[in-house]
Amino acid sequence: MSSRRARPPEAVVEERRQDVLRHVIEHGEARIDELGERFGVSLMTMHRDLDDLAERGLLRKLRGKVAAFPALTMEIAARFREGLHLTEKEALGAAAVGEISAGQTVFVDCSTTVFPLVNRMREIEPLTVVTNSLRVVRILGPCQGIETVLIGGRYNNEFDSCAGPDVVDALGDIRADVGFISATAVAGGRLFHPVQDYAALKNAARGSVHRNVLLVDHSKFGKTATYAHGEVSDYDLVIVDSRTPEDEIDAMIELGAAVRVVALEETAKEE
Amino acid sequence: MSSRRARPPEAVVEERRQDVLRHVIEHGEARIDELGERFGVSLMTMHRDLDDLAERGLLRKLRGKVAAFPALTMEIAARFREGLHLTEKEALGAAAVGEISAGQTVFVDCSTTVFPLVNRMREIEPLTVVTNSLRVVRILGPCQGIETVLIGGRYNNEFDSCAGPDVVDALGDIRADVGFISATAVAGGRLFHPVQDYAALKNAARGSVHRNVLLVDHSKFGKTATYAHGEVSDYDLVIVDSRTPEDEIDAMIELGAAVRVVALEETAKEE
DNA sequence: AAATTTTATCACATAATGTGTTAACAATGG
DNA sequence: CCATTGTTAACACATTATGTGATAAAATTT
Repeated sequence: MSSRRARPPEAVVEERRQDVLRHVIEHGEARIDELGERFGVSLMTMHRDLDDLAERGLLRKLRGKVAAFPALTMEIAARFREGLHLTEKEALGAAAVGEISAGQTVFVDCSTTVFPLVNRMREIEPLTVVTNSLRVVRILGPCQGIETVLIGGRYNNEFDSCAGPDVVDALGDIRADVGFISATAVAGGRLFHPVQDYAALKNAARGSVHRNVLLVDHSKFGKTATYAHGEVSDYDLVIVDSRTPEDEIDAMIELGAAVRVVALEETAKEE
Repeated sequence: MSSRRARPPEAVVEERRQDVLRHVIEHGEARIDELGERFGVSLMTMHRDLDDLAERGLLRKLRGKVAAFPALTMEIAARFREGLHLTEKEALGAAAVGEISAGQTVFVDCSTTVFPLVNRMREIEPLTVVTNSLRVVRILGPCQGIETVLIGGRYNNEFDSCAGPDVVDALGDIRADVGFISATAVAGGRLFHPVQDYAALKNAARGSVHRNVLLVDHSKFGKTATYAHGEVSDYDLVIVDSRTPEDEIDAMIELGAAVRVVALEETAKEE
């Protein structure tokens, strides 16, 4: 009466694996047999799921259990944040793309928040796009009317981008019309990032850009991380979504920032 | 009595598409119905093959026929060279990996010739790898013991790497122990590349590397391209495969180059 | 409008892949 | 050393994914 074996569409499988990953990250670690039970698959299948996740570098397989990597101050790798708050990020991207005019040089930060924006940029041409994100290059590289310039330096696998002193140096020689920068944590109008190199990078980038735009979705507010990189008033425009806490918006306005709140079309499912 | 429809394994499909592409490149252009007939598939299927190739940017679909892109002096994009002379490239890679010691800084050129070598480099650690190739970064980036440094600059989609003055500048600040460089054409010991930026890049790289190793498979010999970038004697070691023409090897030795010929295990199928 | 070429849709064949079971295999812990 | 526990390999199966050709509809050229 057991023995029900089927083959779910690969999207379903991927979703389950994401769920497993989320569960492991939330609990720090978990027993493999428990996971199999909880997600209603056989032990063997759970092994396969975990092997897959481990191969992607998202968790570690130990004996009998798996463990998440030590949380990088607040959140785990970009690869995981990928699918989160997509509605919000789409809305931010839609609003931000209006800041770009054809022919300009645009700087794009390395952050999952900006990818929807980058996708929309494919329509505009000509355009020169400067970025330290390999992901952005992969999206824009094949586009005809767009010249893509990659800021080189030490490659960071976690964020799929370059960072470090070389990047800061290279930014010194660059001037962009518009720059889109993100933050992983915002509290009281102050911006934070868990990795020093990236905090430094964002500071340097701001100096090389004429009009700075900050993109943050509501999930980033009320949190901090180890390294500060300026505050919202350092930017010419701050774009947030409509689920951003009132008091955080007030704090930003208090600091003299120009804040634009973009509405969300449909209510996004919360996590 | 016709109507035989099956579903060949995807490797077979890919191979046919490569063959179609090769045919189109050799002839410059071809009628679509003729191609379908020649390759023994229906018109519809040939359309699908060509759509796929066109989407990859390997040829252009016109009305009733397809055209190759204007041959970039000699050969078309890296994406096409991909699967060619794999046996030779594997052999070159196997020989070249011996030149690397743990702890060194290694420069790797952007060329399909070096990818088998790069795969083998994953075993060695620690290692610092400097490259202008995004493909190399994608391979080595996730490796634990390897620090990957990407030379940034203007991104070139055709070669999936960065080139241009920024790259040459950045190379000036770098010093590597060993460098693996390739050439797309060699004639009489002189090296050539169809794109000026890349010829300049190879020259600059050579200056930043202590021990220069040149990797060339036999298919590159007896050809030239627009831009020269030095000659074989500029390198400390030249590695070629055993199917390299005698007279070309003699010419290289004449110029004072240290040439190592690596044997091929199995006879590779010629094209 | 007529001819030609492209795309859409269908039905089908088969490859690719997730699944659970069983059993072999490896590793840990007394 | 054995007993226990965890992992991997090998199957058989179910189902999805995908290439294929025929036909017809749509688009383009002449």
